[in-house]
Amino acid sequence: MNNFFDGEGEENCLVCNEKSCAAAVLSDNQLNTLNNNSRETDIRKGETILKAGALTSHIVYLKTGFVKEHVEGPGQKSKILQIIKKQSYLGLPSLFGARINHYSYTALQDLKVCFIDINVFLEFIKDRGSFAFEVLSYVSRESLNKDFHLINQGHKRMYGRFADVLLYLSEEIFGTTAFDLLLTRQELAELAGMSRENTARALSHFREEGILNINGKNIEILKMDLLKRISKNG
DNA sequence: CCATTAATTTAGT
DNA sequence: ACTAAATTAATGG
Repeated sequence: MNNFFDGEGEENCLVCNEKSCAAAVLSDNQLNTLNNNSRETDIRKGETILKAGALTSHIVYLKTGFVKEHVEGPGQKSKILQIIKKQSYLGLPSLFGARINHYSYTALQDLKVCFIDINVFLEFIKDRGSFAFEVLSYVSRESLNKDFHLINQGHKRMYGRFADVLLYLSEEIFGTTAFDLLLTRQELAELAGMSRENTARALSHFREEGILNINGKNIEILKMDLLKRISKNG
């Protein structure tokens, strides 16, 4: 209980075995600085980690688990921009811009994150080229990838869009042809940019065609070649 | 602590 | 929009 007031935990950045590519290039000295200016926390499924519109005081490192990056549209409407895998940073798109977060990040399962003081993060970027290089390459890769998906979504019809989302989840997020959706049907719709009804329709259509095997939240892609063809033809 | 029921959320049409 | 099913919270022993 000695740690209750000063918040000192057992975690230490120097011996962290879930380090980011960027943190891996830091010196022991810098890792110490990181350790003194960051804090690991458990986040529960459904909790919002960063909220769009709030002040950016921290950059968040996703140590384990999956997170959705989303924006709240007008009314109940929400748009999921991407799913983020472990060992990446949340909030980087807002690192330089204004003082506010542009996107919200919500946990799709129980997971661990580290809150890092944004000023310390910025110091590392200024002081260490290789750290900045890792961060920059991550940010630009993400940005291009997001654009790519949004552009595709813009000029494809329902089944093409939905095929895209399935391929995205399978190839880029989970890396397998069978996976447990961490998303509800509603969220799947928000990711695909279609209505909940059309999402359900597309799911059952693909199942009838023998392209998918659906068992609750578990989805297995049976005919990958056909799915790719549908994606390609829009 | 476990079991039952009530309430909220999710899925499918 | 509506109904059924499932998941989560509350209650009582």
